[in-house]
This record gives sequence, C-alpha cells and structure tokens, in this order.
Amino acid sequence: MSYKIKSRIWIESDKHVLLGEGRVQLLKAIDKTGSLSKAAKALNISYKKAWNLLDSVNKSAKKPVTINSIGGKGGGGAELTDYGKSLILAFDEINKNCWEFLDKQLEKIERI
Amino acid sequence: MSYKIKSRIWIESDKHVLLGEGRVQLLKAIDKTGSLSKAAKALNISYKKAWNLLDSVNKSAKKPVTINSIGGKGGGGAELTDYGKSLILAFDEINKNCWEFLDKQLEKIERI
DNA sequence: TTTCGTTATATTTGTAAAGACATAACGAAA
DNA sequence: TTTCGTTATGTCTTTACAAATATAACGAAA
Repeated sequence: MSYKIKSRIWIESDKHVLLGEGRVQLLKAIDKTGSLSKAAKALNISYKKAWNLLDSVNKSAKKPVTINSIGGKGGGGAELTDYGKSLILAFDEINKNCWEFLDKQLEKIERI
Repeated sequence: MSYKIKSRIWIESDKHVLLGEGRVQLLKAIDKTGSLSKAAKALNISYKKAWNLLDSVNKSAKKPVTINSIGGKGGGGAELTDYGKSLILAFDEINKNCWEFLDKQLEKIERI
C-alpha cells in the first residue's frame, strides 16, 4: 500500500506559536553553540530569521527560555534556561509518541 | 498555564500528499453538492484551486477517489467513489484520535 | 445541432513571506 | 578607552505562492 501518515505538532500560548519543529531545532543549536549567531550559521539560516524566531519564542513563553547577553569580550551570547531545556525535552518526547501513535493508526487506512 | 498542543496530519503516497485537512474538506463539499465547481463556491475558494487539489488527490491515490464527468445537460459533475468516502471517514477518525492523544500529552508540559 | 453548466487548462496579476544587506548598540576585557 | 563578536533592528529586494482572469472542451438533453 505504502501510504504514510505524517504530522506536525506545535505548542501555542494565547494564539501565538511557542514551539514547533524549527524553533526546537534552533534552541538545540543555541544550546550546543552558546550563541544565536553561531546557531543561525549552523542551521544555515539568516541571523535575522533566527533572532525573529527566538524573540517570538521568548515573547510567547510564560518564563524565559533563553538568557541573551550583549557585549563583553566575546560579544555576549545566548544560553538556554532550565525551563527552556525542559521544554524541548518534553516537545521531543511528545512528538516521538505522536509518530508512534500515528503509525499504529495507519492500519485503518490499509484495511480499505 | 494555557499552553495548547496543535497538530496537522496528512497522508502521503510516494512523497506526494494524498489527503490533508483542506483536501478532506473539499471532498466532503463535493459529496454534498455533487460538483467540483459548487464545492469550490461553498468553500469560497477558486475553481482552479479546487481543481488542482482534486487532481492532486486523484493522482496520488491508488484507486480513484472521485468520478468526474464533463458535459451533458447539467454540465456534468463529480462524485465520491466508495473508496473516497472510506478514506475521508478514516482520516477524520485518525485526526480525532490524534487530538485526544495530544490532549493527554499536554500534562507533560504543564508539569514543567 | 444548439444550448448549458460543468470539467479542464493556460496565462497574467497581485501579495505576503523569505532573503539579502546594512548598521546601531552593547559591555567585559585588554 | 579601544577592541571585538555578539545581540538587536530597519529597510530594501527577491521570490514563491495564491488569486484573478480567460477560454477551450465536453456531451446529454431539448
């Protein structure tokens, strides 16, 4: 049969997107590199796009997801808060569970 | 807390989208009205957009989802095959189950 | 064989999102 | 107080996608 069920999940807060796959990817890259600009380069997106995404995340979240610092010798940087780290862990787990759930549902299509 | 988990699911066949929410909505409107042009009007989308969607659906599906007829007194029309009707029923059920599943997962976010 | 409301298809136009580019602001360390 | 690599922000350009417009093809019934 070879039909496949695909899905996208995201978390909203007050009608605004808090987390989706792209945002989680960005947060992981920030965690790995220690800065927003390096994360943008790693993901091959413009700094501006990355900044807009991160700004949107922090504006939608109930608590700060990253701590951003400007200036200083190295120029500053960005790092995830414990809250941010917990969020991406939870998102990943839910996403994985969703895939498994949908895989099981596929047989309903295959029976047709 | 008021975070919400949202989702979009779709069925692919060989890398092409077969069914998503918009396509299911269109197929339902065809079933109700008996024609593609009437369905497009009901959904307030252009006939061309509707035709492209339906064409894509029928090209991706293993068996015809609609039977389209040109010409004749009334001008022809379109109607769902039994296969098409079964597909949208299955899609709706899976989608509903997915929502319920994700609602349960939400507590993992709220615990943070 | 004319009429009619469809399906089918091409072409042009408009618009919103993405991308490119430029630059100001910052502040710890040297 | 100068330097440096960041964060922060504005503006212009491009591009992809949606929308609008136009028209051909069809064929059963009158």
